[in-house]
Amino acid sequence: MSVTIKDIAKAANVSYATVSRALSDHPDISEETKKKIKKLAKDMGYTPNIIARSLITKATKTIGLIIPDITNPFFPEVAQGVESYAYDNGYTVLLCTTNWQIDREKRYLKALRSKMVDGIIIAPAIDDISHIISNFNGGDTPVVFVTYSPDDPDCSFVATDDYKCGFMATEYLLKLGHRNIAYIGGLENSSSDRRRFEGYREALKSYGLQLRYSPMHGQFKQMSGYELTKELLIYNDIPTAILAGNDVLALGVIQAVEEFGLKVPDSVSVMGIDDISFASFDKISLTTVAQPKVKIGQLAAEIIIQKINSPQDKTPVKKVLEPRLIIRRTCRSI
Amino acid sequence: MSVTIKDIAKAANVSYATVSRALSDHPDISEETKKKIKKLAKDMGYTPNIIARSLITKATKTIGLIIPDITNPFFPEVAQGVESYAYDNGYTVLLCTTNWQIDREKRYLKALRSKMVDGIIIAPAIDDISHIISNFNGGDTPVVFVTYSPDDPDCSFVATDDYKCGFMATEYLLKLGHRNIAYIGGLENSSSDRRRFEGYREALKSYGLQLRYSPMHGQFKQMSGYELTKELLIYNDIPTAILAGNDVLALGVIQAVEEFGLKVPDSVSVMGIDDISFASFDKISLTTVAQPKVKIGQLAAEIIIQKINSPQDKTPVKKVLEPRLIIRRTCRSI
DNA sequence: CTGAAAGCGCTTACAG
DNA sequence: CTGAAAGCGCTTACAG
Repeated sequence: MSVTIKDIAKAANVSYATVSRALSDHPDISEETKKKIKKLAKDMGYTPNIIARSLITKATKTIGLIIPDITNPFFPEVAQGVESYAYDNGYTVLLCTTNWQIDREKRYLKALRSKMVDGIIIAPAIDDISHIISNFNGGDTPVVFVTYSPDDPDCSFVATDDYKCGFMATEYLLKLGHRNIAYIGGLENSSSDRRRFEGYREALKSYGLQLRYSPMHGQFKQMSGYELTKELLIYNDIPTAILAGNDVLALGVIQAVEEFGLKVPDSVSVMGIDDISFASFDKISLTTVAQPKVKIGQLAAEIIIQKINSPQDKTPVKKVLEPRLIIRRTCRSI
Repeated sequence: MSVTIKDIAKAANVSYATVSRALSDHPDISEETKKKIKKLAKDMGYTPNIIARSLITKATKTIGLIIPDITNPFFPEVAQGVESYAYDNGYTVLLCTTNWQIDREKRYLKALRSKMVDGIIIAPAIDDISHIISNFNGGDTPVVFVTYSPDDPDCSFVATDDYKCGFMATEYLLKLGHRNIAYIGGLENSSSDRRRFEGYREALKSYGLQLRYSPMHGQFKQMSGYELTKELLIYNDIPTAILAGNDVLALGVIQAVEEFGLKVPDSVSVMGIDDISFASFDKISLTTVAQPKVKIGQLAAEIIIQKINSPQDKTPVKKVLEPRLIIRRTCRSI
């Protein structure tokens, strides 16, 4: 068995309350005994049992982070932002992946609650977040949403302005002279996707244009972008430009367009949203709208820690970040 | 505060030992009271405090997974393999990222130990793993290495045959007629990299060839592959083929080669190792040697759970998986 | 089948 | 500055 506080107490010939105080740098303790005990602890290879401590202090110095898809490079970058800020502030982060499944999300939420994390950062799988809110009703455990802006005014979140992402991308395409612009979306019940689509529609409208293509939805996966685009190209007029709901989707769009015998950007311009690292790879050079991924994560971590430290303050903090247009080589003017 | 076993006991008018038994499906309890208590627990919104339970049972149903880089798509895929198998078997996985830093690795190791995970799966940042072994000396907590085969015969691990990866890749290049093949490596003190390099060297030798280029090392990052290749091209004869230590590196190699004014594969063939999902993207079509990424994760999870369940059995289990050559379009015969 | 009691490893008022 | 004692939420022999 591993060495406990009692073992040290015995070795040091003091009460184990004293050991506890020495180890946690309690003020009421003589420098001398403190030093002696610390040395002993080190020599005996003592590691505090955080679990036992948590039972009393109700703090675990742990943050739960739930993301839907570890396979889309977007989320790992957000996770890195969370992790680095949390780490620097003495927190450990528990990363859970739901694979876009609501039941997995529920189970992880429950597991995290059981493990008494101090706070939760979550990028929800779907639009409906009632199960998240109810899971933390009363709200002892603070939660902040990322990559998602809840309708509920009491929720804290940090997200990029999705509407603007869609608007900005479409506007760029319009300025390039495109008028037949299709939208290939991700999950149908994703609020991000819906807002991006709204931005797309409004941008068209501002140019006096109607929706020419009915919205297409699937998953936020390359394969889905590929299949949807195939379908689009077969059953419709060929658009001069396609806006994808995110970069991973855009990769699939490009694949499909080229397989169809069309060139990007010569015949069809393709645009993404997110700016995952691979988008900048020369062979791809995807024109896209960038989200400040790492910053989203850092801010979320900052907010959650602040909330953990002042539990009485329930005012929601909301951060809407600005997207940025990144012009590369998958779009051309016509 | 959240509802505890005592609250339920009071409501049900039984001792809280009975509640505990009812909830954990203990055999010695009447169906009737069990049902009543379970209903009550549900109605009152009870979640067991896993922390308190762990203190007694010494089991947390949690597996720690430590990886060096969440940003290289290779590791997320391994993580997915771990996660899905673990999840299906009732375990939660705590994912930690070390960013290739040894001190971060140490801290996470300690944190995980404090949190009393039942087992640890780790892809070590560097070759020297003495701090990992010493951290779990005595070995109450089983650990299995992934993506890495330790020299220590007592360690369990699952890894692809790195030597064969290097050999297979080089052999393919040789068969294509290449004789000037350079190697762009990752971290210098990575055992995977070293073994891949060994395979490369032996393959050359089997064709009666000497090393023409001195080994180059940096990090397992695209940027590193890019910089190393620039250096290679400036100070040496132009090789006809370059083998990269992994796919991410290979992406950087391609970038550098083309920026240098050379075509891939027309002037220089480029080969990777790993087969990350982006390698198959049509614009990239990277020829590479595939590792069974998800399977590595699944096997590791299977092994660790098995070890958790039979703590007396200390025999190490070692799995060496076979790589597979994936021919795409970045290599040509000359 | 059920209850009273001890205890997991720790922290923290309460005395002195 | 230090110790004795209670308690965090749970499980598990031990009785009955």
